[in-house]
This record gives sequence, C-alpha cells and structure tokens, in this order.
Amino acid sequence: MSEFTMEKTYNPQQIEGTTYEKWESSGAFTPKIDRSKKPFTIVMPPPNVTGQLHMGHAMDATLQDALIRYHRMKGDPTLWLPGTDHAAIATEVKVVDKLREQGLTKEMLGREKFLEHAWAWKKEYGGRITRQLRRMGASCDWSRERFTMDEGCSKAVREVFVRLYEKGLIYQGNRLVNWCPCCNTALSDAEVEYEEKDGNFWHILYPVKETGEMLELATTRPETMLGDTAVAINPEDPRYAHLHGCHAVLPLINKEIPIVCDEHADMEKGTGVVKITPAHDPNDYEVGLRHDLPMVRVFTYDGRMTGAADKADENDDTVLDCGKYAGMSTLDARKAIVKDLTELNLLKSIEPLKHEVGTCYRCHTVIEPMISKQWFVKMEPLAKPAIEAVKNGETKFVPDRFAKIYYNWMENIRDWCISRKLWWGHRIPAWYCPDCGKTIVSREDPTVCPDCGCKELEQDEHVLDTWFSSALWPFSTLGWPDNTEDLQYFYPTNTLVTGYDIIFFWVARMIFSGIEHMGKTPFDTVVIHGLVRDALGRKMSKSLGNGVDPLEVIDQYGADALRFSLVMGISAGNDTRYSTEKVEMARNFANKVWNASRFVLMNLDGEETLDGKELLLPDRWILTKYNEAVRQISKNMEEAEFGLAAQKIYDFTWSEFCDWYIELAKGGLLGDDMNRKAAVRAVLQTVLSGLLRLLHPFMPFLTEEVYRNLPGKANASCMLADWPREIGADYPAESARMEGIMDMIRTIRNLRSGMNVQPSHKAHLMVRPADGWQDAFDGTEVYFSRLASVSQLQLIDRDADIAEKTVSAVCTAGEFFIPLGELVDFEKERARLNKEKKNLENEIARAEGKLNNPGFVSKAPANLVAAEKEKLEKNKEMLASLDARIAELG
RNA sequence: GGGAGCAUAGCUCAGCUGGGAGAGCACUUGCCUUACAAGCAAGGGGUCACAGGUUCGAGCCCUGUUGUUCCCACCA
Repeated sequence: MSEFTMEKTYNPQQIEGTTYEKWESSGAFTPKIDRSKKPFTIVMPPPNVTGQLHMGHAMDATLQDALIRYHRMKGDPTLWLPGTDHAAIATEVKVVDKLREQGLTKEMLGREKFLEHAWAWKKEYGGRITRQLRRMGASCDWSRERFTMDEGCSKAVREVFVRLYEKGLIYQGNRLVNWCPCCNTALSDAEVEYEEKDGNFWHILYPVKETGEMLELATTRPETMLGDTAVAINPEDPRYAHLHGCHAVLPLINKEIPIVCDEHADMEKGTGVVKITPAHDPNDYEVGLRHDLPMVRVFTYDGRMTGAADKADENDDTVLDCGKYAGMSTLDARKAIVKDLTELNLLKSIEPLKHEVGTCYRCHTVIEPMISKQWFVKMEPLAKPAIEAVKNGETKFVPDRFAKIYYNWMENIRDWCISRKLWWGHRIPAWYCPDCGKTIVSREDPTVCPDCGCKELEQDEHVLDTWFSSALWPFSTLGWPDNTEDLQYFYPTNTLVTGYDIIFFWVARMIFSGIEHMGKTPFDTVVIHGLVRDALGRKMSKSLGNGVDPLEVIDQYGADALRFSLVMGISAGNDTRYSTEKVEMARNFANKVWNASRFVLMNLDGEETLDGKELLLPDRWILTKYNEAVRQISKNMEEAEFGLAAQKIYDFTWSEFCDWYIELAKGGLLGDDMNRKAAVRAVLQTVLSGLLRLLHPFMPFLTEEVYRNLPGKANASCMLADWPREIGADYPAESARMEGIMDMIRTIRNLRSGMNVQPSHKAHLMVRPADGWQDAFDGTEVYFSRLASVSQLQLIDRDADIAEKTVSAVCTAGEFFIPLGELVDFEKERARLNKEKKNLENEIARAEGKLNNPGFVSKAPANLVAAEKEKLEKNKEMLASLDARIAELG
C-alpha cells in the first residue's frame, strides 16, 4: 500500500497558488524554438486595461488555455502570447471619471500630466488582469507579455501608419463622421451602436419663394434645419415638376435655399420632399456632394448650437451663427425651434415614432453626424484580399456561419475613421508646418519643415483608434517591423479564440492588416465563442449589477471548477449562461476525480504496467472505453468542440471508470490472488494516468497535483506529459460480454429496488445463461456479489427445476432467478413479467416491421440490417424464456 | 428592410457525416456498501415549436409558418 494520504475532500485553495508558481518559474510556458517542429501559437485577445476581468474573459481564457495545454502535451512548441490593450477611449473615460472625483479635469492637468495618470491607471489595472489570468491557470508565456502602447507595438503602429500614408491608403479629409459630443471625438462606423428610441416626425412647412406655396416635409431632428442648404424632390415626381429650379425659404432664418432634384427623395415616402442638411446627415452629405451644396455646420463639437464665436473668422461660411439659438444644447434648441415654428404656424403636425438612433458604444450618447477633419484608412484595397483569404480557406471560421457575417461587413465596408480627439493612445505621427501648411508624416519625429525650414512644427493633436494598434497584434507582438526569430517562427499564428462581438472591430482588421504588412493572413482558424450571460439570460453588465467576479468564484470553488463549468455543455458560437449550479456540478466532479484518485493511489504499491498481465473482462472493457474516450476527445480538441470534449471526459470518468470499473476492481484488489491484484493495479493506474491527462486542459490544477503523486511520477508534470494515445487494440467481443453482465447486474438491482429489498439482504442468484454465454460468467461471482448483493452465483441448466419462490428476469446474457421467499409478491411479479413481455413484443413488432420493409432491407447499410436481425432473434429467444416463466407462475 | 441564431425533460443545455431521445440541476424511493453524502443505487418525467416535403428511415436535410434573441442597414 502506498503511504500517500489525501484529504477526503478536494481543497483547491491548498494547491492552486503553489502549482501555478511552480509552472511559471519552471519556464514551461515559454516554448523552445525548434525549427524541425511546427509551432502552435495563439495570441491572446488583449483585455482592456479599463478594469478587471469578467466571466467572458474567464471563458475566453479557459478555451485558449485548454487548446494551448492540449498542444503542449502533444509536443508542439506552444506559444500563448499574453498582453493587454490600452483601449484608448474606454480607458480615457475611466481616468477622466477618476480625476473628476478629485475635482480635476484633463484641461487642468494638461496632456503630459494627464498621461501620467493614465499610465498609473494602466499599471494598476494591467497588473490586476495578469494576476487574474494566473489565478485562472492561464499557461501563457509571460516573458513575451505585451501592451499595445509599449515601445515595440508603438513602433509597429508608426511604421504601419507611415507605410499606408505613403501608399495613399491613409488620408486626411474633411468629411462627415460619427461624432460623440460627450466623448468629444469622432468614432468609426463600427463604434456606433443603434438603439431604438422614441421620437417624432415633425412635419414642417417650407414656403416656396417663386410660387408662395407651402412644401411639407418631415424630420426627426428639427434642430438641424438651420443647417439646411437645399430641399430635395425626386426628378420624376409629377407633383413637384413645376418647382424645378425654384427655391425654398428656410423658416426662422429666412434663408433662400435651392430646390434640387435628387434620387434620394423617395416619391413613396411621406410627401416626397426632403430637407437637406449636408453637414449633419450622411444621406444629405451625399446629396450635398452631388449638387455641390454648401455644408453648413450648426452644432459645436460638444453638442451646442454654433454662434459667431465658433466661426474661424467673419467670412467662415462653413459654420452658421445660429443667432438666438447659439449656445443652446441641441435638445434645448429642438424645443425652441419647435415652439417658434408652432407660433409661425409652420408646424403642421407631430407624428410619434420609434426609430433606431446611433449612439456611442462607450457612453451611449446620441451620435451627431458632423463634418470634421479626420484621418481615414482607405478600405477597399485592403478588404479585397482579406475577403479572398477567407473565401479560399487560408483563414477558416469555426463555426463557419461567422464567415458570412465577415463577408457581409467587408464587402460593404466604408473608409475607416482612425483619428480620435483623445490624449490616451498612439498620437498620430503627422506634423504641420505653421508657415507653409505642409503636412509631414514620418517614422522619425521631424524637427524642420523640409519645404520652408520652419522649426516650429506642430504635431497632430489626435490619437489613433485603439483598434488600429490591436489590428497589428498578431505580428507587432512578435517583433514586427523587425524581422525577429519569433516573427519568422511563430507567424502566422494558428488559432484565434474570441467572441462574436468583436469580429468587425478586431478579427477583420487583423486579417487585412496581416495580409497587407506580412503578406499572410494572421491565423488559420478563428474560433468564435458566445457570450457568458447571467442565470436569467441577460448580458452581464455593470449597470444591471449582475456581473459575477471570476475571482470570487475561484476563491469559493477553485479555478478548475470555474473553468470546467464554463466549458461543459457549450456549443460553438452559442451564448451560455453562468450559474452557481454549473459551478457546483464542476466542483463535485473535481471532487469525484480527487476521490477516485485517492482510492487508486491508496491501492497501488509502486509502478505497475500492463505488460504481461492477464486481463479479464472488466479490464478489457474499461480499456476499450478508454480508447474510445481518447479518440473522441482528441477529435473534439482538434475541431474546437470543447463542450463535447468536456462532456466525454466527465462521462467516461464518472459513469464508466468510477461507477463501474473501480467497483468491479475492488474484488480483485481485496482478494488473495496476487497476479489478479497486480493486473487490476496496472489497469487502474494506466487508466487514471490517462484520464488525468485527458482532463488536464480543462482542470489543470487538480490533474497536476494528482499526477505527480502517481507512482514513478514524483518529478513529472501532467502539463508536460504526453497527450494520451490508445492503449493496444480494442476488445469489442469482451466488451459486449462485460456489458451483458453489467446489464444483468442492473436488472437485479432494479428488481430488488422495486421490492424494497435492503442491500444488506444478500440473495442467491441462479443464472441460466443464454446460448453462447456460459463462459461469460466465469469468475464473475465477485462482481455480482459486490454490485448486486448476491451471496452466491449458481449457473443452472435449461431444464433445471426451480423449486423455490423466485423473482426472475430475462437479459441478453441469460435468464436469472432470485429466491426471495416471502419478499416476493406473486401478483406483482406476474404483472411485472407481463409488462416485460409487452415490451419485448413491441420490440419484436418494431424489428419485424423494419425487416419486412423491402426498402429498408435493400437500401439500409448491411451491418444495420444484420444488427436488426440479430436483435430480433435475441428478442424472440428472450420472449420464449419469459413465456415459459409466466406459464410456471400459472 | 436584409441576414443569422435559437425553439428538445419542470429549469439550464448537449445531441458528430440522418439509423431506436441524453446530461446537469430539480423531483420520488432506498442506502453512512471499507474513494467520495460535493456520494451510491433505483425511479418518474419529452407529439424534439407547428405544417408540409425528401428518404426504406428525420431532433438532424429542404420549404413554409409562429415565437424569441441577436447582427447589419442612410429611411427623411
């Protein structure tokens, strides 16, 4: 017996911390670059340094770590590259909030001082995140940890910006952009979220100068009317043919604006007349371009009506002095304008409606489209090869339906607005010469204007969209633009694991960036998982207060339990719900594994292998089941079917190894036959070792702890052990035999339970084996004894008389009789047997129906037809036995 | 307006290329059986949303319907 002792209950807290430290300090997370082997690489989606990790991160990390551990065990040089993202706008908002609590504003501090605060924030939260990942058991290579604003990533950002600028793919332009008046910055299209809001159609009347008639038009944003520079009608619209070339008079400011003919005006909608505000509406902007209309801005960038002070100079006609409305918030201006229109009798009606309104993805303030000078990436040339890469399979989405979403976005993509009016981020490497107005974009900070020699160059105030740097993550983290050994060896990476919510923001942009700058798509597989929701199916969020802190769960249940609960039963791309019940299920499973291990270890006496051992039915059965588990779980891991892999290891461990094999093994372990004992020990040890390794990707801490306590493994690590392979060949015939015996055991238990026979009441078992099953019962008495409370197993002949009162049943392996004397209620027994008979008859009818169907016999696979025939014969045989038994009972 | 997902046991969800419906939790009954009560054994519980179709055979494939969630889209 081993001297090894284990607590009766698994206690994760005791081992998780030290285990992780051991792993990390051993250097095993850092791959050895071996050019003869193909590496397996994952770059971690860098969590934002805005705060701490939530359940979504926990699942993301679990899936990646499972894949990484699987590949590491397979012997691949495995790199999981961790890091964090500066999250420009999101972090800046947080820092500003924090400063506000101290009574400070950005402006009070100035750029330099503000950035010091932001870096302090990054240090605190970045550190917290990496600690959390360690608690999760994430086996990433911390020696390669990166941050999107570290020196290397910043160099990559600069290089990309300059390259794209030089290729003409980055340009600066005065264009209509999505503007968040609260964050006071431009946003990309992807950063706008549409929300349904209650609003109104205000039907307004505009007088026509030439005819004096009133044109009715509708708007959801009356405050934009001051910026109208035209009214559009459809050129084909007969109702307004007479107005071609005429003008409308803009109420309130009595400004004359042209009536233009444009397809944008839909004759079917409303009155067919549309007001055109090119500076504040995307459609109107297009109309404005087509008709060369003035673009007059009426909102300030912080969401107020413009006034004289907002003009660059007196002659600036791109900004309107809104007069009495100047300085009002847009909302106040709306009220005032509606009121004024009403008084002028120019407001015909108000029609309530619900409509989708664009809001900022960070602060959910309503977006105002604004004309603004910003930097853009020209997308079409970049999108084309990125679409191609997915179409031709260089990068594959799992599940593949997400490829469709990707195409849809990429094929309709518009230029990407990359400048943000923020301080926290990569400052745009563009300088302006105040003297000659030249724009200089360069890899090195310029000091002199190359055109005029001016030395007072001013750098662009904007920073880049945070996704600009994350787009480069798969290669910037490996050393690009330098041609490092890492870059050569690990790029392109293999699998990207992320949620479907950032396919546009991130995945798509990494793909086109990788192709553009590295010439190769950054990963071969994109595994998309769903979101973790709360127990009621709601998104976890701060405002709902329904978020669950992964660390608290780990403290209470252990990291393995949390990990397993997030993986078991999930399916690719679908959302999952977090619930305490699931964590408890996983915790219970961990405890089960712990105790099974405890049992095995208590019964081992040194290392024992299968070599030369005589294997009996249960041994051959469990080894066959084990092989099946190895095959299936390996396949599931290859195909990123983590939910199925977890389910299989759970079922194999619990229902097959614990519930059956360990129980079957006890007889041998406690018996006197030393050979048998050695064989059982060998099987127990072999299978336990294998299942620990199969489970390791999901429950790394527990498996590591148990594994190193296996005989001969004192200095071994489960994390570095070989991924299991099948052991020898399967034993299908012996497995079928074993399952016949198991079926009989179950049937006996069932009978006893139905009659409320106490387990302590041992009973005599008489078995009349079915044809060909005589040998199957050799040496099985101990199993019946332990698992079915049988005192003695007696094989009887077909014609033997059963004198006593017995209960009986017919199984595949044969018919059995248990004398239970006065415990037997013959009425009940007869009823039960008749019910059995009915079932068998139904079975027979079903099989006959199938076999009498010529279509089935001729078209179904031969093995299925044969199996069906065999079942039919077996059932007929069993029915005959049953009939005889019923006749005996009279 | 376009697209996608989901609809299976009381609840939460699995179900691989179509070949007799599964798990966890909950429920009922009996067990401290020398690994585990975070456990063991037994049990009840499903017209696989609905209607058609393909097929020898459909939870699975096709068409449509309903409900639900999500994504995309410039509806004034």
